[in-house]
Amino acid sequence: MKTKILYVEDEPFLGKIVKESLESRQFDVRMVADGKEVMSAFMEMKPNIAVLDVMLPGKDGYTLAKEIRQIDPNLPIIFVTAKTQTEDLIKGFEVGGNDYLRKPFSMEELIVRVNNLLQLTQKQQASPKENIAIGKFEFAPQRYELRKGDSLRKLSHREAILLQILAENQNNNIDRKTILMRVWGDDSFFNSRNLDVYITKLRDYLKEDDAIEIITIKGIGYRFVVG
Amino acid sequence: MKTKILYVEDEPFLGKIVKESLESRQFDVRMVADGKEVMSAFMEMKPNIAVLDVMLPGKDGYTLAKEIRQIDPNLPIIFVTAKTQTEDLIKGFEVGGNDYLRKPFSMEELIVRVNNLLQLTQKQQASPKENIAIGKFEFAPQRYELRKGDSLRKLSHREAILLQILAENQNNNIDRKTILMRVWGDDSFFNSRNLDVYITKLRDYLKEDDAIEIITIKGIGYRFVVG
DNA sequence: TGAAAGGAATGTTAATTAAGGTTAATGCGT
DNA sequence: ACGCATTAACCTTAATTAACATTCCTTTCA
Repeated sequence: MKTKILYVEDEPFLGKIVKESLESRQFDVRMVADGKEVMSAFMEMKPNIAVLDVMLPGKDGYTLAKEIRQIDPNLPIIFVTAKTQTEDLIKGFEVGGNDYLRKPFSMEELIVRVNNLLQLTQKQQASPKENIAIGKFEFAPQRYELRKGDSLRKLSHREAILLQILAENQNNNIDRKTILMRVWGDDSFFNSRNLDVYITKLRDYLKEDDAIEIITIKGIGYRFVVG
Repeated sequence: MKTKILYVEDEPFLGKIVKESLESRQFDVRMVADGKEVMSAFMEMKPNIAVLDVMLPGKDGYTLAKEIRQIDPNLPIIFVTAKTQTEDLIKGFEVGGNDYLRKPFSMEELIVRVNNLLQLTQKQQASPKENIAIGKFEFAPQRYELRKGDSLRKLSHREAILLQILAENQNNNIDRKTILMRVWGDDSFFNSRNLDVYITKLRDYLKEDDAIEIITIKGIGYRFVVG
C-alpha cells in the first residue's frame, strides 16, 4: 500500500509541482489549500505523514500541527515554509513538528526527509525470527506456535500473521484496512468478514490471560492491549 | 541520567562553543576531533545521540555514520556540516543519518533538532497512557475501561475519547468545537447532536459519584468538574 | 424594570443503520 | 478424509439520526 501524504499548501503553482513530484515517487498525495479544510481531510484520509506550509488562509500550520497532535501523537509532521527565522523553526518543533524545511527547498531534500521520518517512526519491529512475549504467552512467529506454560497451540498461517501484526503494534491502533492488506492482500467485503472470524479465534486462544485484550475500534480497526 | 552526546568536530573554536552550549543545556557531551578516534569513544561512552561533522581528518563523517549504524541501527545521528549541496545532504541520509544541518547554524536549532530526534526514537514502543482518576472512578484510556470499586464498564471508542478529553481538562472550559474536531473530525450539525447524545451517556455512567459533574456552558462547551 | 414570548442550543430517549461478532456450513487443496 | 480457509446465516453492539422535551438567553412590551 502506498504511503499517504497530507500536503497543505496554498500556493497553487508550487503545490502542483511538489504534489506531482511526490506522486512520481509513488506517494499517495492529497493536497489541501485552505487551513480550515485540513482536519476533515486528515480524518478522512488517515495519512502516514503530514507536510505543512505555515502561512495559510484559514488556519496557520502551527495551529494545524497542534490539532493533529491531539489526535495522533505519533504522526510525522514536516513544516515547509518561507519563514527562515530560528524562532519560527523553534515554534514549529514546539507545536509538535518533527522537521522544518525552509523555502526554497529542493524536491530531493523533501523526499529524503520524508523517508527519513517515516523510517524513524516505524516500529523497529522485532525481526520475525524472535519470539514475542504476549502477556503470559510466548509466540514463535516463524513456527506458528503459541505457548503458555507447558501448553502449546499451533496456529494456522492466517492466525499467525494476524497475531504477529497485532503483537508488533501493541497498544497502538491498527487499521482494519492495514490488516486486511497485509493478511489477505485486499480489503474486499468477504475478507473483511473473514477478519472478524479470525479475530474471534485469536480472542478465544488468548482468553486465558485477562490482561490481554483485542479492543474493537468501530470504523477504524483494533487495538491490542497487553497488561 | 543526563543524555549523552557524542560530538565530532575538528574545528576547535567552533567545537568549544557548541560543546559548552550543549553542556549548559544539561547534556553530557564528549567531543572528538579526529575521525579515527571516534569509534573507540563511541564504544566507551555509549552515547544517546551522535552529532557529526562531515569533513574531518582521519575518517569522514559519512564513514563514521556507516560504522556506527553497523553497531547500533537506531542511534540518532545528526550531521553538521559546511557542505550545503543537496547531494551531500542526500548522502548523509543514505549512510544512515537522521538529520542534516548546514553551517553556519544557530545553537538553538541544533538543540531543538537534537531533542526532536531523541523524542522520536524514544517514543517508539512505549505510549502507555496512564490511568486517570476521576472522583471515585478510575479510567484506563488504553483499555477503554471505567472502573469503580469492583465494577467495570467497557466504553466504546467514542465514549472513551470523549471522556479522555474531559478528564484531561478537569475544571477547565472545553470548546464544543474542540471536542467535535477531536472525536469526529468535523463539527457538522449531526455530529453536534451526536455529541449531546454521548454527553448524556457519560453523565449516566458517572452519576454514581455526586462529586462529578459535566457542566454545560451554553454557546461555549462544557466544563468537567470533579470534587 | 421585569414578565412573557420566542428562539437557539442542548438534553433525553428511541428508532434506525451500519459494523462487527459468533457459529456453523461449505469449499478446496493435499 | 483432513485441515484450513471461506462463505453464509444469524446475532449483538455501537454509532447515527430522528423526534420530542427542556433550558436558558434574548427580545419585546407593559
